[in-house]
Amino acid sequence: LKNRSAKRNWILSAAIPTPDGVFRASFSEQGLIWLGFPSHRVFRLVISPPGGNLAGDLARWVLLTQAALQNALAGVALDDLPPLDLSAGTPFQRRVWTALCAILPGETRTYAQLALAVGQPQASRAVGQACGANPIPVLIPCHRVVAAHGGLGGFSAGLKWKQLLLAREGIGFSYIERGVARRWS
DNA sequence: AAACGGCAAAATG
DNA sequence: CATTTTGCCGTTT
Repeated sequence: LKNRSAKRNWILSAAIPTPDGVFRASFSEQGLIWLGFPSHRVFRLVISPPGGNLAGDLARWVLLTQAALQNALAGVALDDLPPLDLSAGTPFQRRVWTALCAILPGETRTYAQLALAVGQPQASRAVGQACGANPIPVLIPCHRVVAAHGGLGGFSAGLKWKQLLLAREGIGFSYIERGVARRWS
């Protein structure tokens, strides 16, 4: 999420170790507000001290996030998630993100199908934009949205992540040649 | 008001 | 087949 309004509400940024690297999870008072792929950037851990009884919630949310992330990276369906704070999104974006959560592991939709699902059949391109703005990738499975002609489509964090995540769910794409990956299973 | 995308279908070679 | 053109729509600047 490029917008800084989401960051303003952060109270904790936590490291989430996984077999695929250390992800970063940021939490607001409402729950998980942002999830980032492993990178070399340096992060400060505590943004501001949690007040009230929030500390207990945060500790639980971090563990829930870690468990969910490991399941997702293994291509397994998610049982329970921490509360998700999607308040930074526009109404349209939130409709898209909600619709994404209905796509199960091993399934895919095209951007056009998702546009239809949110009641804007012509907005396939805007859907792609909303997918790119997904603040909680992997857990909100924007990687399961692919191009209508059989290609991978795009992915903000880089297509190799999209390819990997889909592969873990049994969906194979060939290496990316000339920008168009071919689906082989 | 204009430009910009994780798009898609049609047209073109 | 591959590449280009045209239409679309929410968001950003």
